[in-house]
Amino acid sequence: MDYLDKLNPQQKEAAIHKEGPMLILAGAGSGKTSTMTHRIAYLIKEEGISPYNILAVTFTNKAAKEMRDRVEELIGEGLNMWILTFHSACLRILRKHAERAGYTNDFVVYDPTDQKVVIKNCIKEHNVDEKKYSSAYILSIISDCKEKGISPSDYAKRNGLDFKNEIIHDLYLAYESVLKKNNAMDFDDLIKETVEIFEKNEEILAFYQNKFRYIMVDEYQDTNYMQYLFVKLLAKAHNNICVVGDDDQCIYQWRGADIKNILNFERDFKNTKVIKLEQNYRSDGNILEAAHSVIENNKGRKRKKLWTYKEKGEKIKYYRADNEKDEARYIAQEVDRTRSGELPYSSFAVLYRTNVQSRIFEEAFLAREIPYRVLGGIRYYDRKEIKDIMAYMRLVQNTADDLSLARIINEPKRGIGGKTLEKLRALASVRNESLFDTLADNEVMEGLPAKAIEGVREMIGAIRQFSQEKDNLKVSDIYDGLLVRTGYLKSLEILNTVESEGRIENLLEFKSVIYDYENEDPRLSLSEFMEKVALLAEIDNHDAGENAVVLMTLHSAKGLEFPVVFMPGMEDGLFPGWRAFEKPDGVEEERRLCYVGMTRAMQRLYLTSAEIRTLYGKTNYTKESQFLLELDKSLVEGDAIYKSSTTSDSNSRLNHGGGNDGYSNPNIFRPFDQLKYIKYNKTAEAAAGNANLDIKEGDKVRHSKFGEGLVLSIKGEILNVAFDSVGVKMLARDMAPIKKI
DNA sequence: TGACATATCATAATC
DNA sequence: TGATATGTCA
Repeated sequence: MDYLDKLNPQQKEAAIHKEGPMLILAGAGSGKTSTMTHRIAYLIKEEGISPYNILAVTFTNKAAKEMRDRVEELIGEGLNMWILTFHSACLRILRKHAERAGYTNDFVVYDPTDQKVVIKNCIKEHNVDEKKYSSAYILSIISDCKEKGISPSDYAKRNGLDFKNEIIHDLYLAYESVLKKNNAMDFDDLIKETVEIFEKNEEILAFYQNKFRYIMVDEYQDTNYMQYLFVKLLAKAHNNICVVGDDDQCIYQWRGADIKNILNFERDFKNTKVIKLEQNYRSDGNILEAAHSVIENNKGRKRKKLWTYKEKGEKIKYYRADNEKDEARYIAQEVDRTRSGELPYSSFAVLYRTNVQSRIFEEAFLAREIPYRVLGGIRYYDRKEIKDIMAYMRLVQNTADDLSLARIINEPKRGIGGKTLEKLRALASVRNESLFDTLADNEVMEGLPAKAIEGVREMIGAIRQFSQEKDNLKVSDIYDGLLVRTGYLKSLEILNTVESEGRIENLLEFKSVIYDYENEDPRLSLSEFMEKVALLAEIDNHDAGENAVVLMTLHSAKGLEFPVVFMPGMEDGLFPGWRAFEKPDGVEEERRLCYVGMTRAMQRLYLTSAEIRTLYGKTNYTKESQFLLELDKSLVEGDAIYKSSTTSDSNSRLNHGGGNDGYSNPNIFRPFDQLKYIKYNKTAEAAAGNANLDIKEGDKVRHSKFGEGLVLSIKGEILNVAFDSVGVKMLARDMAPIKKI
């Protein structure tokens, strides 16, 4: 039992708790994963509970994987236990019982892109004004309803049927019927349908209640109502439910997370044992103090304060830049300056509020030749070629999936345009069968435009064949077969452009993903594979070992830690975002986000803002974020408002307003001014000497180090250049030592 | 049907 | 500003 000795008293108390509900309030960096994994190990090793009887649910695959790895470290490899995300746990249950909800067990999962296509079709069919009822808007309402268990008719009952609500109701209803007809579920359905099956089928619920006698939930503050129901239903029989969370880190209310779930846990589950983990193992003292001075301003939080044995460490650094370019340059420079050959680039993270902020940092890092990695943006599985081939595979799994057929019917080009597709759709609807079955009808096929017939016949034949033989074929064989027999690969080869080569490369990469899964499980079935990739996410790609500065949003940084953290854009309207002001508790959620960001830092934390920011093509003066004003300024060193306000404000905390209009005074002392001069000279030089404004895509250039290269693409100020010597490099147009030739 | 020009819109993003 | 969605024309 010495593995428990590494825990502090509170952690240990939580780890050896066996029966009854438990709420672990785990502050940032307080070792909650350790506590959970040790508890699992304890239940198995000491209490003799079978892993079969334990369920651990997380939100991300990454968290699930980490938990599994760390439990295996404690009790040995090959753990046969459900450590899954909410969605994969529900998916696993639904694969057995989906017929109870009117689906077949090989239903497909629609991701947000698919949802968008479906709802757009519905909007068109109902002749609804797309300006007033955008797909995003309708989908957000639908998702919100599903998370709360509100059916279309419930929606009508609750909101009444005025003109607007009738439209929303109709679209919601139409959307649901399309999914049902296509034998497809969206992510929200996975949870909702599982809960409904539990509610309507006592024996199924009893089976899982009996199986999962011990339940653990990670990041409980992020659960929505449906997820809460899921957990609650399962826990009802044995009442052994342990949830871990931190109300201060609830940053996903906008997507349905209900902070009440954690705040009311003790009321929901009688005789709850509450344990607070307040010792922080991550950050130096000043960082914790500073973060606390911000989060303290929130009302309605469970009182707790992190503490550490660590030293106070460095002060928080604040820099008020002239504009966003200067801000980015400053950050890039600080990475260079403070790295001093010792810290790897991966010690640094830039955490911003919005994705649009990333570009300017890319440029600054390129200019200084600092390796970086941007997380977020296009997901690998959102790439066109991957979605295309997945659509083919989904059709093989489930030919009723009209959405997938519509996606690939003319991909590669087979001479089927919008008109033909509409006719086919109408026909399928009259005949009350799937698009695939309609198209597979010989008469229909003959009626297609002459040049389309052959290609379509070959495609339908391939899909039908693989569909019939799918249980005897390896996934990789189906994949290869589809690529070839549908002509998809060939069409890319014929194109023979840089872009098409990239796509082929991605398709090859995808195949290695398939191989990886097949190595793990040689009998992997198509539906198992589809299930795995359907639930993969971007953050899973974050490779902590890569030596590069990480750029990502504050949201995706949750759960991570870095020695040095930069938080740029500390401006009212950007962070907190202007939309937060319109919502009740909106600013509180932003403040929690600020807290999450600050507590990612281990040793050094930079906050920066820009006096002038160009956003969406508009240039404006900015006001410093109210979170800066809330910060305990005795913990901060740096620029601007902190210096200017020392005369007027003798408290250690700054007041709102108070004679300060937020615009900084150009005459105040700035410790960083000297650095700025260096930068400006450099830029001026570069701009005057060689801005490279004449370089276009397809041009040949000469680089002082890499020699000759070809400009593949230009994205803003960033050039993608293929060099004979070193391959493809990204360069900043106005900084790189290149010349057109 | 598909290539190009024009209009529009813009928080965060787990699964 | 810049990506994407829609509309127009050959």
